[in-house]
Amino acid sequence: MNTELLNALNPDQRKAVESIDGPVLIVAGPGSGKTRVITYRIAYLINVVGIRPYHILAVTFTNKAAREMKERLEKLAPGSIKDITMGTFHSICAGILRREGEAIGINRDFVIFDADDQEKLLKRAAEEIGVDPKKFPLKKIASAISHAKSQLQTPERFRDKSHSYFDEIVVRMYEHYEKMLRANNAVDFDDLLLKTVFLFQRQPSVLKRYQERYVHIMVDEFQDTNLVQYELVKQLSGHHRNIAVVGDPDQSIYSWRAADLRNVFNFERDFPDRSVHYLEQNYRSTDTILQVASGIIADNRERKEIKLWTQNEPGDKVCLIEAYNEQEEAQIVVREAERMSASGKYRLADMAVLYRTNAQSRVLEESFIHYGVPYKLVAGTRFYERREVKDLVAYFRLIHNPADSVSLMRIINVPTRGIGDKSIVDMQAWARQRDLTLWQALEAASSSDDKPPLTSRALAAFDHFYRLIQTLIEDSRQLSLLQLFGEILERSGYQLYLKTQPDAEERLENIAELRTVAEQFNNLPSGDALSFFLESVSLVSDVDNLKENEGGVTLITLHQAKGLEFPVVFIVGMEESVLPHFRSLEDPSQMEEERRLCYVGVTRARQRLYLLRAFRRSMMGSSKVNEPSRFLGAIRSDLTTGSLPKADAPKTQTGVKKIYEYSTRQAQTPPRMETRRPATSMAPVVSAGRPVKSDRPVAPLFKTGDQVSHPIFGDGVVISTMPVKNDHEIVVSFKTVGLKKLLLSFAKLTKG
DNA sequence: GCGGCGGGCTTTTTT
DNA sequence: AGCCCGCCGC
Repeated sequence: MNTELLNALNPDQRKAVESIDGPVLIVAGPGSGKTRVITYRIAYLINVVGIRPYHILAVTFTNKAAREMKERLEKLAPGSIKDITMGTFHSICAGILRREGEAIGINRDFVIFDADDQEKLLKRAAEEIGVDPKKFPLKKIASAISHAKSQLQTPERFRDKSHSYFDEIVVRMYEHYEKMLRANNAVDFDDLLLKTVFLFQRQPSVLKRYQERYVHIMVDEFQDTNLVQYELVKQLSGHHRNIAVVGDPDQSIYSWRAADLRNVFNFERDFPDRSVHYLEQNYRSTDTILQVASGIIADNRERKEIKLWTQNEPGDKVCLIEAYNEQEEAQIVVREAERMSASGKYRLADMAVLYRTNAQSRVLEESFIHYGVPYKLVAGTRFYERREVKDLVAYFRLIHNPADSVSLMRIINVPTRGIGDKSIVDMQAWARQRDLTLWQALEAASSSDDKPPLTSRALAAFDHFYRLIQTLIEDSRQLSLLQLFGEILERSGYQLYLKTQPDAEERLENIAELRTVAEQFNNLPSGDALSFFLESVSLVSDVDNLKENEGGVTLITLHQAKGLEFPVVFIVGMEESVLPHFRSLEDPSQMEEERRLCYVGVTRARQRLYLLRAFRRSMMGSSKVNEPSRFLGAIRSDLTTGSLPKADAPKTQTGVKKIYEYSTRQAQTPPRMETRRPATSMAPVVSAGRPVKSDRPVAPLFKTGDQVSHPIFGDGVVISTMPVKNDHEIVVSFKTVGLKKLLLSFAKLTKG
């Protein structure tokens, strides 16, 4: 392949691809072929300039973006992708720390603590240093610490800048929290970045190696990087200085996560010899949609003005709809989606519903379920946040890194094995006295004569747990990851325990799903397998698993929708207090971010855009009347229509029969309000790509005395039935396992 | 030590 | 309206 590949690009894109020497800033509007430029640039470097893939580093915003870019690249420069370094800042840094961390005292078996683990650690920190979480909410402290870390502030540096009483508390918590992380051999998300920067600062020889390796560096979504990430970019590009950053200040929407769009402006200051390229031609949206978007963003002050234009047709007008309340809003969305899918012009998978807060998804889901229209929810209950998944991952983490006391605490009594809070507190105190980790304390209590002051019964329980994990650790050295998976489920009694839970079936399915994730790592050497498995579990995001082109309508937050596109987009909740969010009403710079968020949403649409609002909406319990969003006021009225677009198909059908024709994946009861399944069963057809079965057969009603059969528990007799919410709770006496309480909608009970 | 129940509190967006 | 926490009884 040669320079022919450049013919697929427009002149601006081509210049951006060809300018490979020195620092480059590419300002790329939405839909301007940004990903295309980055991909072609890499292909150009490899195929034309002759750079070895090994010398290229590309940073993406999500793992999904990296995966897709690799797929495209494989076509342009076959065989190159295995040697390119490509991924998110977090995953790239995790790799560097895994390899080089020893140099700054980070053990290679470190685990990555997520927000949940972090909060547990902070809670313990608060207890230990006597901070009242009611006075100083842990979430606030966590966010303050995270912010400090994102600005390269160690506790010492933070202390110098702190002025308020709250800051002082944060300093004390921050210091203690850091100690605890170290004791747990753990790092948090911010640490992945921060520690890598520190590593490079303290070990110039290590930095030099990476600097020399990465001859060409590219960073996507640069407007959403924070200070630490920018510092990392500067460090890595310090030698060759071939650094290309791609971004659009108008799409910066993560300032609350300490992203700083000023990085884009500072880049020009810090690299005075940079070249700048603007990508302004939009290939994605109709002219109408683009003009709506431009009108909305024009009100912002802090921006780098770019003139978006397109050769695309004006297309349909943007549709503004006012519903009475959020239920009606959702109903309109679903029916309209259904209508368009029936017309044959669009598939359900071509459509997306975008919203400001996750809470808005619930009503939408209910509506999709009610009308039997397939949908997929991105996030909601994130797969890795489900209890059974977290529990099992905790076993893996503890086996990998016994110093991880958060994981230890999570599972020490799950399933229950007679270790209560009192014993744990005593054991912790004993460990602390001797300056041992909890695991070391268990080890000591089991093997030496120096035992903590506990009842022999409690000691036996601890000993039992200790030996369980010890056995599993030994297993982990010899067995494959999947074999280890099985051993954990068996030996810990977790599988048995799950089977006694009321929603056992769904949980076991999730465990099975986790197993398929583990399967992908099974061929690696056993030590690596566990380590990579855990890393991937920690660093995936919900969008990473989204398959836009299959299944039903996508339900997604505006933030998650960044970088995606859909032929048809519905944005719901176009109201003051929702979008813009009420937390942003007072602060002009936050208001600018809300406007950018709205802009991002609008520019996801290729052909059709619906902007919906509700006259009345229940928020935090009570019903509120909100004004239409100020962003609607920025739209020229000749670009919009106030009613549904003219039907391109008969639109009379709303009934049950029709719905079945469009439903490909959901075979459920005809929609009737009174048969709606309970909230817990509102499982999406596909949750971020991880299928969750939702087509359970409707169980016949049982009455007391009926002989029944259960796939796991076997035969039994119904003792009682009781209606709860939209479901029935049934108590069954099984021949083998005795009394069990079951939910009718979940248990696969059959007569006989 | 365990599990059930009631009360108070909270809700932005996430690698 | 949901979730977590703490209290209570077994």
